[in-house]
Amino acid sequence: MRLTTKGRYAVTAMLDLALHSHQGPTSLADISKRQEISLSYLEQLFAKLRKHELVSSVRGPGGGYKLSRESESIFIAEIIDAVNETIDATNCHGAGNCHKGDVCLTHHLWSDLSEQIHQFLSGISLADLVERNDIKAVADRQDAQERAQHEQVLAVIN
Amino acid sequence: MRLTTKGRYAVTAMLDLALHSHQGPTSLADISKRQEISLSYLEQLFAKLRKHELVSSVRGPGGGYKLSRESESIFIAEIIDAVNETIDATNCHGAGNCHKGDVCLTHHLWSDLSEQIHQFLSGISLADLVERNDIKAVADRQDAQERAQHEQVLAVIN
DNA sequence: TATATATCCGACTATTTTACTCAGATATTA
DNA sequence: TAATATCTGAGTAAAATAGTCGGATATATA
Repeated sequence: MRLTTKGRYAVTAMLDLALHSHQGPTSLADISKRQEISLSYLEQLFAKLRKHELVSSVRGPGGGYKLSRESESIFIAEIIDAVNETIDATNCHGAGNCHKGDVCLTHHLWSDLSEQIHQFLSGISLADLVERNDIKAVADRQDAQERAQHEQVLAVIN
Repeated sequence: MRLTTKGRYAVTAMLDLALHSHQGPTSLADISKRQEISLSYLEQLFAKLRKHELVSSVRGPGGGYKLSRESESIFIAEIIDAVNETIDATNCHGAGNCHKGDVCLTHHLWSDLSEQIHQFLSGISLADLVERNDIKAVADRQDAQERAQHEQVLAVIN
């Protein structure tokens, strides 16, 4: 099982999308700036998210990505599944042939753990995260930073 | 967060130790044969397990490793912690400085997930696993295989 | 219709981690 | 003293991660 930057980036980007969903499609360039994730890397991740029909794209100026469903019915487990192969903790990916063609000594333990993690992460939707106060606070801070940067750019130009 | 072969090997080896604890210290060579884990790799893992005082060693012939505590008070989370750095799912390892010196958008989610996994894995002791019927069945099968192999060796010698 | 903006796509690469191997030192029992 | 084991450190192949780079394609707008 893996939970690395890749899965975290994907969830972060999807949450950023959910937070800004009211203002039309969001470009990866915007997400890249706000969340400090390389644009090219985001493109790779969104190719996978699009294949799994979690987002849809609008090409051209003013375009970007939007959630392909309402945020209430997009669950964290789906996002991680889309970019990482799986959140399965067993070595045999559930096949049960991990030791000489049969289950290994600890197969059932990892199987239980996988179930536990999967239940936890598929019980949380993007909408749930958007509603959380601790996350709202972080989002507000990030938006304020973005506006401040924008004003600085304007000041330099004028 | 990672849960790969390394952590699984460590738990499997510790469980093997618990299952054979009544017959004195168990050599890594025995575990290597039963669980099909490379001896040299086991040596590396047990160096860490020993540093974390989960096992103690007896050198010389007839020696091997034994649990340094009773199996009731050795928990799976400890074993994984000992060989993997951590089972923390956050990028900042709990420090809260994952985004421009502050917490990132999804910090609290990963923090909650880590807590969830940690609670699950520290609620399970080696003794719990030894008592599980599905695991007993696997252990019995492995012991039977070992005896059969042993008899084959004897037959070849004689 | 030109231009800028954005998604799309594939190939390539540096770094890190995993999962080992190997050589040998050290301790202990018989 | 010989065999058995733990110990230790260094090295290494393969895989995954975390990107970069160059360019093609679609589309809104001036």
